[in-house]
Amino acid sequence: MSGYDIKKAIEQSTSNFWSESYGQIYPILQELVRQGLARRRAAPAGARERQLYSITGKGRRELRRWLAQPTVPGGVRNESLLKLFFGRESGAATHRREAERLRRDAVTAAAHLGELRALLEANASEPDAPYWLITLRFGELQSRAQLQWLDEALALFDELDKGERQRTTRRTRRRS
Amino acid sequence: MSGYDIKKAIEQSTSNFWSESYGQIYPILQELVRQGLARRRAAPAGARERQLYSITGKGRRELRRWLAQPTVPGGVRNESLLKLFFGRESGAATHRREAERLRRDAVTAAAHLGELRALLEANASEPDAPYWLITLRFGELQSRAQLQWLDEALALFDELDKGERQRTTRRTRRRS
DNA sequence: AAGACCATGTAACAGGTTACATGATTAT
DNA sequence: ATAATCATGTAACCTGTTACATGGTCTT
Repeated sequence: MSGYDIKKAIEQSTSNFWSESYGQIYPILQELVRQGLARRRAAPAGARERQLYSITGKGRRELRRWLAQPTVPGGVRNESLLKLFFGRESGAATHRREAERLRRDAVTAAAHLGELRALLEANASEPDAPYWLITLRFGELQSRAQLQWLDEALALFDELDKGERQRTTRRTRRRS
Repeated sequence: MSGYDIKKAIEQSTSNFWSESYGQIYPILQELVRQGLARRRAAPAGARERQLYSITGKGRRELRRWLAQPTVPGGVRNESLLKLFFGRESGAATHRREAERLRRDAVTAAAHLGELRALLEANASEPDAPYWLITLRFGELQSRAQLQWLDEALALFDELDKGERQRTTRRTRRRS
């Protein structure tokens, strides 16, 4: 594939657990060629400049070696949750709006997973299919958990907002 | 708090969605002081060198400003899933062992969330409690989804491994 | 006395994003 | 024509981890 194709393929099939930028892809492809892990050839026909890369035997051995290594869990970071942790500094209404936005995004993401499932099930005979499906399944379960949490969070913010409004109203009434 | 305390507090209360290393914490605290967002004083009594930091008015304003800004979602990266995506290159038995390891970690993490819930519920009167609880709730739902997925994955790997073994046996029988 | 933990910090490095630069081709 | 998309690449920058260095204190 070309660097461009790789980016598109990642976005299409693994977007729920992996992403890469061009700034990573192009230099890395060159490095892989330099190390003899990939080879590069110019696209045969066509007018546009296209550099097609393919894996070498050495590259595949290195891939297998890497795949066999257990993953060391890296640090987690969820900025939305960190902001919520200090949530009392803002108002509940602000959190509600933000949660609504996140919910819309989550619904869009869930729809994308649905499309991907249809696509994978149409190609169920593909020998890689079971592995692709189990990574997709992770996305589905995570997506479901995310949506449930957002609903609970929305309910909480409504509750908190009501409390805040009451306090404000009472204070106003007392003042007037 | 001191840099050391901050690290401990993060590990204890927000480990399911945030982490920091000393290499971040100490330089950033100095930078915050330089910008007038925090102030630093040496620990009053005691023999050990302790530098205590507290937020300034300016710092709190900056915190509020940051909290009000909507989060821009960064690129997702789950190395375990990426390895699974190319899972056919390895054997199903390898994935099974790895999944078992992940499951043990997930159970440990779930237990930690349970402790944290008990701690938070004991301090339910704390005005920040609702916000802390909703971030914890995220961890719980995510943890549950993770465990369910691992169970499904384990079942799949058993199935795939059975298939692989049968093919090997048949081939061996034919050869002998 | 040894080992664990408290406590602060720095330097080197790795990993990654964003913005920029360039130009061809295709669709409206 | 013009906008979108195809296609490749670089440079500057930011963020973050790991490993190292140092020394005090507490527990066994």
